Amino acid sequence: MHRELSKKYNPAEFEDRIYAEWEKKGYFKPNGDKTKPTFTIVMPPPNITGQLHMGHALDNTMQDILIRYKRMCGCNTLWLPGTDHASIATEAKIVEAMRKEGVTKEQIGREGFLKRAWEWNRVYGGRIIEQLKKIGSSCDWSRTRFTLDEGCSEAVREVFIRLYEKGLIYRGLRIINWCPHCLTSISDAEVEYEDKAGHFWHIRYPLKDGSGYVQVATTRPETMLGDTAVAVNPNDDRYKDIVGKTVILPLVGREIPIIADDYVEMDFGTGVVKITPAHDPNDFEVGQRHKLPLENMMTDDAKITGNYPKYAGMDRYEARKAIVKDLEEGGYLVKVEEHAHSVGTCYRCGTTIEPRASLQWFVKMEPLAKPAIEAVKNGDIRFVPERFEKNYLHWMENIRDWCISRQLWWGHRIPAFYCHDCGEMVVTKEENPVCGKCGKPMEQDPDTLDTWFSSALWPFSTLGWPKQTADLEEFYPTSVLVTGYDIITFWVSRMIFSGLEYTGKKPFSDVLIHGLIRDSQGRKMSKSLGNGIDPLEIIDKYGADALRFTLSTGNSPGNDMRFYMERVEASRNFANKLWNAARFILMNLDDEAYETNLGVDEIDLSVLEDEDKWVLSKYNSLVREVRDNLDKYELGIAVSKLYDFIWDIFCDWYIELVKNRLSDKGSATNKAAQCTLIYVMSNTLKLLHPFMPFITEEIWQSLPHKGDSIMIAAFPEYKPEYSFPAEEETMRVIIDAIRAIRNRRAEMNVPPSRKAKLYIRTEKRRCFENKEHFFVKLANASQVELTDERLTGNAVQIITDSAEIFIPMSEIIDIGAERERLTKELEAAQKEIDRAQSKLNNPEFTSKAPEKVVNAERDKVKKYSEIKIKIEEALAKL
RNA sequence: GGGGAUUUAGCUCAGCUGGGAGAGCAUCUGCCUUACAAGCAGAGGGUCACAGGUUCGAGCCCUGUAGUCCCCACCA
Repeated sequence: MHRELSKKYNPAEFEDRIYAEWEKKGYFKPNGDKTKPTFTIVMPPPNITGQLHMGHALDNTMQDILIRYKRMCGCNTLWLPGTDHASIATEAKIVEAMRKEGVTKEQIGREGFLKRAWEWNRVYGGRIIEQLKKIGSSCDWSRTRFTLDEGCSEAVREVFIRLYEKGLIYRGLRIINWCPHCLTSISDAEVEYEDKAGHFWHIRYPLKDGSGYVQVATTRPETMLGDTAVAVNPNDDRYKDIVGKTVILPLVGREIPIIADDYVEMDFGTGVVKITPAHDPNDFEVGQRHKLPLENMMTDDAKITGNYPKYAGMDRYEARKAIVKDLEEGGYLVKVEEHAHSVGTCYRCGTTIEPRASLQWFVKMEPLAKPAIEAVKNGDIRFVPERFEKNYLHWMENIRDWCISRQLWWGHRIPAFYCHDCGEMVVTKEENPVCGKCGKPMEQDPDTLDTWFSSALWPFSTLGWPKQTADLEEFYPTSVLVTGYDIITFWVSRMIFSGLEYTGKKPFSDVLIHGLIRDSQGRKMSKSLGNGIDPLEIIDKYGADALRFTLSTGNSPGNDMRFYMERVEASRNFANKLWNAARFILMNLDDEAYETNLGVDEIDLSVLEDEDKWVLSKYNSLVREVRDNLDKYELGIAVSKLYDFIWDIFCDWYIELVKNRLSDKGSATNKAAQCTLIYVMSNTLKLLHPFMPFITEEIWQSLPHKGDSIMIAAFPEYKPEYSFPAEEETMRVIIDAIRAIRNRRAEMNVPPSRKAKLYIRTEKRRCFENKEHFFVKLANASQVELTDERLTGNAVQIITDSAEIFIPMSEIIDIGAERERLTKELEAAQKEIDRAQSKLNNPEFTSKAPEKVVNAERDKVKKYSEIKIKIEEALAKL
C-alpha cells in the first residue's frame, strides 16, 4: 500500500523517474483555473552556444521555486521556456568549428552556412533543454520557443516595420563600434572598457605657410592617416591667430584646415586635437559640424587601406610602429609620454574594437526610453532589490541610439530591400518585393539584426504577439522576470521599452535580480580560467535537490555567491536528514494510518499531547513565515527557516520526544503521535517542495496522502486554531531544563551511561507533570521526582528560570568547585539584573520605549531575581 | 569623473520595519542513545572596518575615513 524508502538516500534512484512522471501527467502546464490569478514567468532563454552553467542553474532554480509555489497556491501558472539564437556568439562558434575543418563562410555561402547553423541549433539547442530538465524545471515544454522560430521572426518583422514607419528606425552613416575579429558592428552596450597602459605621442603638424607648426597629442598615432583637420578651442588665445590656416599632414602630405570647436579642451594635452572623423566618435561629430570629409583609412579587419601604399596591409599595431618610426625619422615626433586610457573591447571575443564610420541601421531611443523610465519611476515595474533601479534609470536616461544591424548571417535578416537601378528602398514583410519605381526585383539588405532585438520582444513574442492570441490575453503582462544584474542594460531595459511601445503594457511587474556564481576564490567562472563547475556533475553526484538547496540558501538577492563543494555536501546532508526522518516515521506507522489517511487532512486536537501541540504550533508559525518570505522573494530566508525547523525542531526534538509513544503500539497516544508526525511531516514537505521538488515528492508519496502528486497539492495555510502558546511555553521550559542538565553533565564529564535520579523543584509544576519520561529519555535520568524540598548535601544543582534540579551524585561532587560555579552564576544573574534595572531606572527609556520592550525588561529583572534567590539558597545549603 | 555594493566567528555568508549577534564548514570534548557517523550531545570563538552623529536604545539610520569589488562616462 505504501512505498518503502530505500535504506540510503540516493537521489539518482528517483529524480529522473519523478520528473518523467510529472511531465507525463501534464503538471507543468497551466491548470486553466480562471477563478484564480495567473502567474507567468518567461524564462530568460539560454544561448544555444553552450552547456548549462551555474548561472543558468541559479536562474532557473529561482524561477522554479516561484513557479512551484504559485502553482501550489492554485494559480493558473505558466513558465514558458525557450532558447536564444545568440547570433554573434553562435556564428563565432560555427565559424570556429568550420575553421578546424578548413572551411570558410565564403566557401559555403550564406545558404550553406545557415544550414549548418540550424543543424547546430538542433543539436545544442536540444541539449540545453534536457539539462534544464535535470535540475527539475517545471516549464511547460509544449510552449517552448526559439528566438529565431517563425513566430518570433514574425514579431521581429512587425516591430521593425512599425518602428520604421514611425520614424524610429533609420539608416545612417554613423560612428559605430566595429569588431575587426567578428567583422561586424556591435552596439554600445556590447563594448566592454578596460584600462590599458598606453602612450601619448606628441606630434608636430607644420603650418602650410611655413610660419611654424602646431603640436598635437594622440594615443593612436596610426589614425593620423585619416586626419582631415586639427582643432583648437575658439577661446584659446594661444591659437587664435592660426584658426583658418592649414597644416600639412606629415607622412601623407595632405593639406588640412585648422578649425575651432568647443569640443577641444584648452587644459588638456597641448590644446590642439587631430580630427579623424572616420575613426573616432567625437571627431565624427566635429566633422559633421564643420563638414569635414570622412577619410576611412582602415579595412574591415583593421588593416591600412591601399590609399596609403607605404603602410597598406599592415594591421593597426604594426602600422602604429611604422608610423611612429617614420614620424621620428622625419623629425615630427616631439615626445612620448606614458598614458593610461580605457580601450573598448568586444564583449564576445575581447578584440579591441575599432570605432568606424559606417552605414548602419539604428533605433532612435529617446522617445522609447521616456515611458520606460516612467514605468519604473512610478512603481509600475519594480526591481528587487530596489537598488538596481538606479542602474537601469541611469542607463535609460543617458541612452544613445541603438545600432541594430549586424554583418552576420545567423539572425533575423533586416526586412529592407534595395533597387539596384534606381536606388529605391522599401521596408516590407514581402519576401520578394519589386521596385515601385522601376518594377525591377529588389535585393534584401544582407545584414541581420542584433540578437537582443529579438530578445527584447521575448515576453510577448513567445505568447503569440503580434497575433492577439488566447495566451497573450491570459498570461501577458507576465508576473516576474528573474535574471542576473549583468544583463539589465542588454535585455531588461530593452524588454521594458519594447513591451510598452508595442503592446501598450509593461512586460512584467517585478524584476528579481540575482548575482553571479563565483568560484571558491571569488573569481568569475569562465572557460579560460577552467574554474567552472558543471551543474550536471553536481547533480550526478549529489542530486538536483542538493544543488538547488545550495543555490537558494545563504544568499541575498542581487549579491554574488561563492560556490563551495562543502556547501553542496551540507545540502546533501540535509536531504539525507530529511530522508531518514521520513524512514523513521514510516517504520512506525500502522497500516491503519494508511487505510484511514491519518493526519492527511486534519488532526483531532483533543487527543494531542503537549509536545504534539507544541510542534504543530511551531509548524503553523513556519507556514506563515515561509509564505511571507516567498511573497517578498526572500527565498534564502524562507529556506533557512525550513532547514532549522526540520533539523532542529522536528528531528532533534519532536521525534526524540515521541519515541517512547511510538513503541506503545495500539494506544491512543501512539495514534496521536502518528497523526502529528504525518501531518507535520507531509505539510512541511509541501513547504519545502518548491526548493527540493524531488525528495519531497518521493517522501510524500510514501506517506499517507491524498492526490497524485505533491506538486499539485495545496500549499499549506496558516491556521489560527493550530496555534498553542501555552504548550509552546511548557515545552520551552522542559527543553530548557533538559538542555541545562545535559550541559552540566557534559561539563562535569559524567559519562552518558551513568544514569542518575533527578529531583525537580519548580513553581511551574504544571509544566513538569507527566513529563518525567522526557528526562529519562533525553537527560540520562534514571528516575524523576517532583519535590517541594531542596535537596541538601552532595547534589549537583542546576538552576533554570523555571526550576531547580538536583542530581545526587556525591562521588563526583567537588564542593569547592560547586561553590565556585554557583558564585559565578550568581554574579552573572546579578549582572543581568543590573543591566535591565539601569534601563528601567532611566525615565527616558520607560516613557519613550514601546511598552512591549519595557515589559520585557521588567520580566527580565523578575526572572533573574528569582534565579538569583535560588542560587543564593543553593549556596547557603552547600 | 559619477554611481553602487561590500567590510559581522578561523573560512563562506545570513541578520526582514532600530529593542541583548546567527548558520554552515572548521576546531575542541564526549557518544554507534532501537531513522540518520552524510549522525547525536556539548564547548570554545565576534570592539559587527574605523571615527563622529541622531536616538531612551545602533550591526541596522545619517555624515566622514579606509580597504575590497562592480557598473557607468566621448576628454584627444
